[in-house]
Amino acid sequence: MPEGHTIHRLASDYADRFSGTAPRVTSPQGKFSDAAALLDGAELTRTEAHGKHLFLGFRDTDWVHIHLGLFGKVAFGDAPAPPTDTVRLRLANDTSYVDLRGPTTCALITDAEKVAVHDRLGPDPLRADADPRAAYRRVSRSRTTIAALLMDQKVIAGVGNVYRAEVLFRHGIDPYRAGRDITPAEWDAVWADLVELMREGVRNNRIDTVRPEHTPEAMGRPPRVDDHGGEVYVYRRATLPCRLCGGEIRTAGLAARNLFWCPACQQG
DNA sequence: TCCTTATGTACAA
DNA sequence: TGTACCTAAGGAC
Repeated sequence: MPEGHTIHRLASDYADRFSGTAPRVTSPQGKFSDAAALLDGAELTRTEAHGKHLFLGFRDTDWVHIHLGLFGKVAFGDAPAPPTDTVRLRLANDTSYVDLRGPTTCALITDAEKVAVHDRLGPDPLRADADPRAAYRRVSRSRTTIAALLMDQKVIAGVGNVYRAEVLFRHGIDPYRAGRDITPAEWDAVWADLVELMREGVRNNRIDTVRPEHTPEAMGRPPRVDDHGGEVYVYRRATLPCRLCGGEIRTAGLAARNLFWCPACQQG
């Protein structure tokens, strides 16, 4: 679930249900109890996302900083909220509740601490203030592989293992190429594609990367909806035939994550 | 019922 | 590079 598009969607979903209300704030699981007590009954004034980081703004001064990590999940529902014991943070008003489970980070922070988080993140394709040239400056000076650079949140914020694999496939880029060998034109195309793919990801709340002419329907095959909810070219499709060339999709470990790619289609 | 795995990150060595 | 951390689902028994 949690790549950048998920977090931006959450920012808007939290706002839709709670903005302008003063929800009851609790931490049934306990780890956020002290902060929850301080926020209980305060107005949720704004929400924001940068990369995979979510910020909930209360009474214009306090922020809850949330990072889902690998396991974190958020579930919205209509009131009344059911009993629970694994929820780190629950907001509940007269109409809705929202439960946060298993996050890497859930902390009450100040405005200055929030600024520090922004400062250590690269540009986010989903944010209006993003400058793709800032990301390219780092990419173009690095001997690290483009596959690793796309996952480095200091370089570009919000891309995770699915978008990384998919955008490299869509541009025929060998994941093991060094960042310094990526041309400005290639970077511009990758960035523009990420903006488009991730915006659609926010809209649909899932990752779809397969072009209309390559969908199973267009190719006369049964659809395969993957675990992340959408249709993709290579992510978690190891040993399956490539949708374009029919060759076998490969997988390998890279920086402690699973990389997926089609060696035939991605030689550039 | 146990084991593996997961769209993430931080820290130690 | 390895390991620790948080949770839940799916598959092997």
